[in-house]
Amino acid sequence: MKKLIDTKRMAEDLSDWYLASKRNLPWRKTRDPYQIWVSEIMAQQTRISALIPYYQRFMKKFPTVQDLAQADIENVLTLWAGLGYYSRAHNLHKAAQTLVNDYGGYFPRELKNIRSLPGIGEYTAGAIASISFGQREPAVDGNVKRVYARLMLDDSEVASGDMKRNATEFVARLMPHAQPAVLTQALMELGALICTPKSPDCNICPLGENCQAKVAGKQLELPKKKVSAKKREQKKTVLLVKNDSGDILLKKRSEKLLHGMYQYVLLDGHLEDGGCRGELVNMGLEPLEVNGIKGYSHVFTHLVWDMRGYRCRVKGNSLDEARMDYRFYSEEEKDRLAIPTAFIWVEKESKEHK
DNA sequence: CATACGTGGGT
DNA sequence: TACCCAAGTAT
Repeated sequence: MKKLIDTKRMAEDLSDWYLASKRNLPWRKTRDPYQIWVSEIMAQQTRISALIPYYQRFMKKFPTVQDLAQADIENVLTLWAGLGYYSRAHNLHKAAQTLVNDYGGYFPRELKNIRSLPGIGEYTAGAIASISFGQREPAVDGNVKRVYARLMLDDSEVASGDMKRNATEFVARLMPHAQPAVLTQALMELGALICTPKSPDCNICPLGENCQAKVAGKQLELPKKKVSAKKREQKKTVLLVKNDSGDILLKKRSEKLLHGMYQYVLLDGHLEDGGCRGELVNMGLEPLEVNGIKGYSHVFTHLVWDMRGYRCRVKGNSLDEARMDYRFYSEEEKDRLAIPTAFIWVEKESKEHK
């Protein structure tokens, strides 16, 4: 038997707290579904402080869904470079085209239709429906699960289906007693500002007296999480290759990882000078200089690239037919390309070693 | 249900 | 240093 809670009182306390304490974020001045949507996509697995400058640049460059739909994906990715999870940018762009082509440029209001757009899952669909359209649709993210798990002392594993179901049901019970737009954001704001993972400030929590974890002193034990798998490490060699004109050899990635982003010459394993020269010859180029530079380790969510670096000067511009995925770009062209953070060190270290 | 998918900041 | 974590989604 679950402990009875006063959901009406809880929803009201939460709303009052939110309206008095919410942060002044750029997307909180509007209910325009396009702006709410973009903010939600950017916020996925990303700290608010990191996304704000991206959001502002994005809105300036693509003020409407039509602007985004008509944009070249290259420009969207260039703007997104550094934010990570680049499938978000691909999906955002695709979905904008769907909105323009199939929905007359307007966001659909039906949850099912919102959910069907690429990049929009259950959470984001609920967030848009509630925040933008005022519908009573729960939006359950990591914050909401944490707040719920502590309030109700639910020790389900945070990634489990049980936790998602239970948290969703909990939010659904609060929904009738507050404005949906306020409630959705209030739950997340509470998780972000007070009911934080490592140091919850229970003394000033608006729901403190209703929190079973606080009563039991188990705030820091909830929600329960599985130990994460160890990242696998891959050895790589990166070549900053320039020709006589100072053009730089780059490739647009077709792999799923960093898809559509540009990279310098990237080789498997740790190569010595000779190995690098061999690779350049294989590509149809004539290596004139190959100098080692400081390497870098780049940590992704699930793997680590242990990268060694070289600065290379070559003769020739025509690549072997098998390596036409690489191409020389002028400095000005390169500056407009989407280069992910994993490779940002390369040019910097190259200059250090001159 | 587990895993792939980025990055930067906090401890 | 190493690990955790932050408004998830797709497969």
